Order: sequence, then C-alpha cells, then structure tokens
Amino acid sequence: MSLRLYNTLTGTKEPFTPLEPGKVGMYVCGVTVYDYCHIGHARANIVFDIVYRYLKYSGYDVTYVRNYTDVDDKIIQRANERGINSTALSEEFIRAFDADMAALGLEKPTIEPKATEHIEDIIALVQKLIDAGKAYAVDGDVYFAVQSFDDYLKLSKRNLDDMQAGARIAPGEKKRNPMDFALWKAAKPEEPSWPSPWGEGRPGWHIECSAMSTRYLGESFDIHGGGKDLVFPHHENEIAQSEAASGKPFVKYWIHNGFVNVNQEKMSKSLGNFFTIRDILQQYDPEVVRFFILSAHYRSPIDFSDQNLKEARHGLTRFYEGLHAAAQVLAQCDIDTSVEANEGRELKERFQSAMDDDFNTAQAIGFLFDGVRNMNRLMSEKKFRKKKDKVAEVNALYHTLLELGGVVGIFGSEPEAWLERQKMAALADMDISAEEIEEKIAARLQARRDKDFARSDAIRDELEERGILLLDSAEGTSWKIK
RNA sequence: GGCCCCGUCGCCAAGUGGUAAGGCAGAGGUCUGCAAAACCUUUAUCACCAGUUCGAAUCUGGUCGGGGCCUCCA
Repeated sequence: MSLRLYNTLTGTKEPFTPLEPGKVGMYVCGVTVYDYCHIGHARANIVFDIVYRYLKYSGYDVTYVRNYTDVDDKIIQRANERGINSTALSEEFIRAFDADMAALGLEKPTIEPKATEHIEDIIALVQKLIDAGKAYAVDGDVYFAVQSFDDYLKLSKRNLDDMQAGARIAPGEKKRNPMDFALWKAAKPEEPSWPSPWGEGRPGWHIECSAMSTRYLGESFDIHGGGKDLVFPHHENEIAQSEAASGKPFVKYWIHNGFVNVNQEKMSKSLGNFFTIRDILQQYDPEVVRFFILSAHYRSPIDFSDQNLKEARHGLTRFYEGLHAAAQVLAQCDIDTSVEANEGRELKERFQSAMDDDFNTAQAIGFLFDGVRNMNRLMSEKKFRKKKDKVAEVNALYHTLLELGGVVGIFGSEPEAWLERQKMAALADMDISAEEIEEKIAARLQARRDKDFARSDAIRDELEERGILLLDSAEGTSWKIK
C-alpha cells in the first residue's frame, strides 16, 4: 500500500502522488518570533517533523522549507515594549526557537528562510500582482483585491458575501473591499522598513510565505502544512496571491494539524493555561512529549494534562524496559541470521500500513506495542536462549522496533541511560537520596544472607512506603520509583 | 448568524459498510523466600432517535452534548 493523506483542499484522503516522481517539496509555516514557543508549536513542529521523516523513510527526496516570520506587528510592538529594536528581538527568539526544537529532537528542515532576507522576492511578487490587476496601491499600502480571484475561499470553503457582511475596514486602512488584505504596509515612524516602488514599508503577513515557498520550491509544489488555525486567512490568502500571480495551482496537498488543549480547555494566555516548551521540558523528557503527541492522530485535538503525560511516560518506559531486556539477552545469545524471522517483517508492514494511512501514528504505536509484547513473550519462554528460531525472532523484533521508532523519532536513547535518567529525575522530587537507598539495600542484603526474611521484608516495606520499589535479580538488587 | 469538527471500555486512543487495535488503571493466574518486571486470562455493541442496507460505530436525516474557525494564533 502506498501513502494516502488527508487534503484540506478537497476534504478527502487522497493517494499521494508528487508532482515530480520521487521528489517532494514541502513548506510549513513557521513561527513569528516574538515570544517563547508553547506546546501548540511543539505539536505542529513535531507533526511535520514526522511527516518529513516518514516521507524520507518512504524513499522520497524531500525538500523541507520552514520559515521564520521575523517582521510583523507583534514583533514591533514587543520590541517597543522592551525598548530594543525588532531585529534584536527576532534574533533572540530565533535562537530560542532553534534551541527548543533541538531539545525536542526535531530534524532540521532543508531550508529555514527568514522573511527579512527575501524582501526583494516579496516586492517582485507584489509588483507582479499589481501589474496583473490583482492588487492596488493606496498611499503606500498595497492590497490584494479578493474579488479579482475567483477561487478565493476554496480552501476554507466559505462564502465571500457572508464574510463581507460581517467584515469591517479598520481605521487607517484604505481597502476597496473589506475582505481585501495587505500585501505591503506603508512604514510608520520608528518601524523597520525597506524601500519599495510604493515608498518605505514592510511586507504584509501572508506574502512572505508565497514569496519564500516559490523561491525554494517553485510556483507549484506538493505539500503545504501548518496549524488548523492558519487555514483562514493565512493559507487562503497565500493561495490567492500565488495563484493570481502564477496562473498555476499553488499547492497540491494541504495538511493541517489539530490543536492542543490544556485540561480540556483551549490553551490561551487569557486563561493562564499557557505552557512553553521550556516549562514542559523541565518536567518531562523530550521523548515523552513526542510519544504523547504521537499517541493521537495529528488532526484530532489533543489534551495536554499531567495525567496524560504521565501515561505517555509509562508507555515509553514499557518500550525501553523491553528494549533493555532484549539487548541484554541478545548479547548472551548466538544469533543465527540465516534463520528466517517473520515477526519483524510483519511488524514493519503493519507499521507502514498505519503510517501510509494519513500518518496514523496512534495506530502505528499500537502495532509497536504489539511488537514489544511479542518480543517479551518470546524471551519469557523456557530455555529461550537455546531456541535458535526464537532468538532470531527476538533479534529481528529488536532491530525493527529501533528502526521504526527512529522513523517517528523515539527510542533514540540508550535504554539503560534513559531509564536511569527518568529515575533520577523523579527521585529529585522525593525526600530520599540514592545513597540512603543503597544503604538500605546493603542492610537488606545482609538480612537475606542471614535468612532473616522478616527484617528483609521490613526494609522493603519501609522503602515502598517512601515510594521506592526494590527489584531483586540474579545480578543483585536495584530499585525504581514506585 | 456562516462554515467545520467531535461524542468508542473507569481514563487515553485507533477503527469511516462486514460484526470493536493498543496503552494506562482494575480482577484472577504463572514466575518470585517476599516483591517488581514480564507473560497468560478477563472487562465495551460504539451519545440518543429514525432511516438506507443482507449487514452500520462506520452512510442519510433529526435530537442532545462538547469544541474550533470567521480579528493575531500551531
């Protein structure tokens, strides 16, 4: 089966056929850099990171472009509030964004252009639209005339008459139609600006994405993504600008990710339920955050809550414990690679069929859970190490799990180190130290040697009350957080 | 008001015409000096109503409930 994806433009799942066989051009709207990124940005970027990884895994040569919007009303306003220039502000938050994305384990896009470095492209595009009669200049502003573009609102499936009925022209704007939108804004005093045929000014919000995507991917390309909230007006306006200028279809597949809610409510600053990526990573491992996001389909809303994150951590722990056990056992076995192993191959096929179905990561993760259970089941069989065929299956499952996890950006850590890190992080919030636990373990070991099981159990019970579980094994006693 | 989405086991979450994946939590069991992990067994007819169909969680209509976009927003 080959990849199918849900296209916002047509409202259906479609087979994915790139414009040029074997190659994919993908543009994703990045962030406006005036503040730290929140969990919603994390989701959007992780979703498209997975799309990028999976397309590459499927054999496509992918050009992934994700922009920085570094000139904008909010940036100017924030810079003024802080008394610094807007370039300094945007550079600060570009660095912060890069650090956050790196911390979340995202791959770097092929190209990460900035709006301010493409002013010439933007001006050329605006001029082209004016020349074509699709846009008009008024006192240094330039507006796109929506009525000149018949397909306007085809993405968001709205009706222009209805929209106009409720639309208002803001004071200071000189639009012919309330729905017209700015391509170029005349500079106000103290604002960053560039010379243009219409006077000093700066680009409107939407035009930069049309200019930059065309610059790097051409006038028509395969995939354009972003959050659901960008469908209107941002992406609608991009289509209008680009198609009015080129006369060609702009984008073949539009992909939009769903929102993040916090404790069932929409996340917003006014509700005070706003979490930055930095806040979250203080508390949760980056892979846990990714695993959590993977656990739901990318178009569904997802509820960010402490309980859900803890469940995600539980789930990931199950994988890492299984991978750890398998690595240890396999290291002590003779692995006969000539023995045919079907489990790994079947797991891979199932995983791919889920991902091919509009990136159904929730289903794919379910299959990975099946894989780890099969692996554990085989390992728990009696005399497992002497059964060549079973060892070969476990070996295949182990490597397949690592490979497939890599496709969605999980299982990238060394299991023992990962488990240890989770343990120590949790211990930091408890009123017991690793040293104290080790002392108790030593005391219990002596009691066990003396066959004083009452005392041994008393130590176990005491630690358990304090949240520590002791684990006995042939190699000795270790511990974990209850 | 316009457009759109959702309502599946205690919780999270797949499934879009053939009779309900998976995870967490729960119960019982195997293993263990005791425990943990692991493994096995076990827990749903899909908000409600009416239709279409041999057959529907899945299609149509309606009701109730929740959410989003329509101004900046991932």
